[in-house]
Amino acid sequence: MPAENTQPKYRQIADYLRRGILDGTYPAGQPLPSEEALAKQFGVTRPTVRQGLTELRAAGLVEAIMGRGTFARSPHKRPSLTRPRGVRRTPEGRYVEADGIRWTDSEDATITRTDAPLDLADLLRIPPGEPMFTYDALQTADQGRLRQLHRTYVPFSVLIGTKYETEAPPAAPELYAAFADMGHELHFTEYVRPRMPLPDQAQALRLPDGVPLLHVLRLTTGKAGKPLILEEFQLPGDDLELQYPL
Amino acid sequence: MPAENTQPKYRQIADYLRRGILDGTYPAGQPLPSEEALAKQFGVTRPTVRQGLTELRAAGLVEAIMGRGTFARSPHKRPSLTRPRGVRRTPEGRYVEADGIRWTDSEDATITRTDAPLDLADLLRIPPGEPMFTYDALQTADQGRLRQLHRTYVPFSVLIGTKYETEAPPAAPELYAAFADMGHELHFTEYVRPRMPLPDQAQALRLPDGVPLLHVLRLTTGKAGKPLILEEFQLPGDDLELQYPL
DNA sequence: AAGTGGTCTAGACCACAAC
DNA sequence: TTGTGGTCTAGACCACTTA
Repeated sequence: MPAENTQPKYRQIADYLRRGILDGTYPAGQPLPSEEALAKQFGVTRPTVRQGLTELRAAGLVEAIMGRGTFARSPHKRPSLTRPRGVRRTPEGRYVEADGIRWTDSEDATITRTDAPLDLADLLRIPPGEPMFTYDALQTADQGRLRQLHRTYVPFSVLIGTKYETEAPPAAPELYAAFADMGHELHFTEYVRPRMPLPDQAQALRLPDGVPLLHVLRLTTGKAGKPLILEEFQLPGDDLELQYPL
Repeated sequence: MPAENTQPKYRQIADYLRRGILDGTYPAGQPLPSEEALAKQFGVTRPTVRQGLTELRAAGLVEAIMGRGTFARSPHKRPSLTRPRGVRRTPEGRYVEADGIRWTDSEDATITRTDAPLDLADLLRIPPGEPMFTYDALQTADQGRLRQLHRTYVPFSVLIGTKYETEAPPAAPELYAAFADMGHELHFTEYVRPRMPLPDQAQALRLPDGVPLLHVLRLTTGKAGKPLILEEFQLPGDDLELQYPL
């Protein structure tokens, strides 16, 4: 008696299509057979086919376009953009990103006051609930083809005794120079993890289904390792890699 | 005339549950209402409820457990493990990871010969199709609670003129010491990107639905920046972050 | 107009877990 | 035994794209 196939039908369909995508039968950008055609081919109804396609969409292997068809993607190829991570100081005392990208804030960038949640307070070594200046912006570059969400947190407490006690400080990276001018020697540490986007993040970054994002926290420390600034980057995960020297 | 809600029903259900998860109505680990209950509550049929839940599962916000229920997750909290990335050389000339984790290869670790695909050949600066030693292992640590997939590539060409011309070289990180003993001063660069796992990767790393993985390429270079070794790490994305100094 | 994917119904039966 | 999620059918109608 041969080992019978106990896989559900929708998974057999998903497996078949996944093999086809990975082995080049359905190259990236090319359409898969229509749902109707697959239903007939596998002898099932359309909802069953759709269940299989839903699985592939969640895996980022396929993108459905309304009225046109379902198209293969290739989420495993090297991304077209490599961003070296780092901060350089120019001779004039300005700070620039190592990747040289010039970001533009969207119109609806906001500055607010936030009370530090537990995990951020932990990194900034401040008591939870302590107030922080918070800058929030959708940033774009290269005619909107590059996008990232950027947030800057500065605890009120680190601004005490500076000119920013009475006037709002700038966001990073301008804020770097401000602290450097106060005599701090800056160090930067990044914490990287992947995550699936929330619907609003997916929309802002124009992420198709099944594309994760990179969540990066950058902690800036000054004299005696004192935490000064925390930044949060949300980067699209589909065509981008970060480069770090060890 | 008020702005009518044009959202499909399954999305209204997903939105309702997502809000509940994010605002603490359904804390991580706690069950959501049953599909039947949600269907009655929203006046829809079970398949419609399931469509909404499928969306939340793909986003990692929820985990369904057969026969028991559907449970909230919290993919946005800081992970419990921070792994500082780096390689240190001990006084005895061995190389160890900066995070100090001691990995054990699974039983089915393999050594094979691979012809370099285009993107890897590009990083190693060898012609595409050139043969490479390839080590492949599922690694575990901490009684199997930590898992990663690790692969080491060494082009045949960089082994010419060494004792490994006739004998198989070790995998990284032992291979580091071998090259260092040959007079190479080693430098390491990592390339990081997120991706959804394939089914076999999800199974090996025990990833629930909706959890991305971190794909890390580590390139080791020696004298005159010559690429020597390429490693590939696939790390679970649900409870782990990587730490890099800038 | 024809073809595509998107939404939804109203069921059925199954596999699994807990009591 | 009961309640849970998992699979599947056989349709219907809609929205969108292309020709």
